[in-house]
Parts: sequence; C-alpha cells; structure tokens
Amino acid sequence: MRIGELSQLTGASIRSLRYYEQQGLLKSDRSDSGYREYNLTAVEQVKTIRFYLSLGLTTEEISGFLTCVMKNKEAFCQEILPIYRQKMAELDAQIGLLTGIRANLAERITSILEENEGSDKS
Amino acid sequence: MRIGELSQLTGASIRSLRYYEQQGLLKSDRSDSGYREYNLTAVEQVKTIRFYLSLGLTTEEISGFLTCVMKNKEAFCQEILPIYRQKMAELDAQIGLLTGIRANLAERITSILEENEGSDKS
DNA sequence: ATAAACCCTGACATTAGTGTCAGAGTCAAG
DNA sequence: CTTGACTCTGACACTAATGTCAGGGTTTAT
Repeated sequence: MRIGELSQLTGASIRSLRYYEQQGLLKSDRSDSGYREYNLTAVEQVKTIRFYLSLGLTTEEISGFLTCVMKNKEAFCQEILPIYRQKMAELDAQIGLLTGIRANLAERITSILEENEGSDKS
Repeated sequence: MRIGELSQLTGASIRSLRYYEQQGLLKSDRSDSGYREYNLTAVEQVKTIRFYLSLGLTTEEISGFLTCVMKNKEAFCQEILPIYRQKMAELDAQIGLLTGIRANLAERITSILEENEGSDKS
C-alpha cells in the first residue's frame, strides 16, 4: 500500500509517517516512481510506534527497542526496562514540580480570597 | 545601575533582562551612550517577574497585572485571579495527563517483571 | 592611550513532533 | 490526453524563555 492508505489505517498523518521513517522507525520500499510502498506489517508497526509515543517516549528511545518488540513479547527486550524506568523518573520529577507549583498557586488563590472577604461587593 | 549589576542583584541573566524589557515587563532609561539605566525599584520588579515565572505564568500573562501588583497588594488586582484559576486548570490537566501515563508505565513495568519471574538469570 | 571589562543590536539555536506550503512528478479514470 | 487525486523533497513555522555568538561601541583603571 502507499502512504495515504497507511495513514488512514493507522491514524498517523502522512507527515508523521515520513518523520518516523526519517528517524529510522519505519522502513519503506520504493516503487519505480519513488512512491513509498508498505506491506501489512507496517500498520502494526506504526500503531506500536504511536503507542510508545503516547507513553511519552521519544522516537530516539523507541528506536532502541522497536525491532525487538515487533518480533517478541515486550518482556523479552532487555533494552526496554531501563528506558521505562528512566521515563518513570522523569515523569515523577515533572509531576512533582507541577504539584509543587499547584500547591503554591492554590495557596495564593486562597490568600487572595481571604483578603477580599468582607470587602467583596459581588 | 547598569544591566550587569541588575543581573547580579536579581539572579536573572542579562539576556533575560533584555527579554523582559522586550516583552514589556521592564522599562529602562538610556544613558547618552545607549546603556540601559535602572533604579533600585527595578530589582524588586525583576524579582517579582521571576517569581511569577516560577509559578508557570508566561510573560504575556504577567504583563497583564505586573503594574498593579508592583503598586498594590496582590488581592487588589482583579486581573490576577482569573489568570491563577486558568493556570490551575492547565496544571490539573497536565498533572492528570502525566499521572495517567505514569500509571500506564508502572503497569507495564510490573507486567514485564512478572513475566520475567523464574526465568531471570540474574 | 591602551587594555580589560562592560554594553549594544541582531540573529540563530534549543525541544520534538507535527502542520503546512511550494514546486514538481505520477497515477487513474474518463 | 486531460484532470484530479496522489506522492515526492525540502523548507519554514510552531512554543517560550534562555544561551550564545558576531561585530561593534563605551567605560574604567592603569
């Protein structure tokens, strides 16, 4: 199939499919005229890529284990666990940061509301 | 004082101070030679800017109430509460997203560890 | 008066994936 | 053979604050 069909079957934009290829995540044959040609396994592969992207992994990280997970169960791929753990650490750091900011913000909102008590015309 | 001194007194880089000015958050007089000249109140102002930035507000949002909070108590500035609330909503959305991803990731890690039980050579 | 330290503007880079456009070639159906 | 739909590459845009560099002027201390 050509790239338009693959795009429709996977939900990935044509632009994204070309980008995945550029990042080494997706291979394509070329027709005589230079059109990309995909076989059916590409559909699964793209869905897999998009799933890992949705977990917050980067294309570079995904490229480290994609070939393995396309052939085996995830648990078989040793490369994946350290990446998961690192991503967890990043997530925890980010969530912690945002949660701290949130608490700060909540406190300021409360403080403003309290200060405006009694002088609130509405 | 000139920009280098303001930078040292506030912890903001010279680049950032120029950026704040470009965004309309900071004003400066100019000497005959074109050097920026600041008075002492600039120190407080820059610290205030940096504080709001650390709360996750953008320079554009800050510009909406900075003049007011430099002159009054925060609670007096009506512009600030809706911005705080919107930022809270954004934070909650972002935290929720990351938390969901984190749960997904944690589940996958657990699943991998379970699948590798008993066949784990280490 | 000269060197070192300071300041100026303008510009490009950074992140990471995606949107979008231009200009050109290809394919399919009529 | 023509038209419309498809595809190609390459490039710029985006977010937002900051780093950094180049090329040039200024101030200060010696």
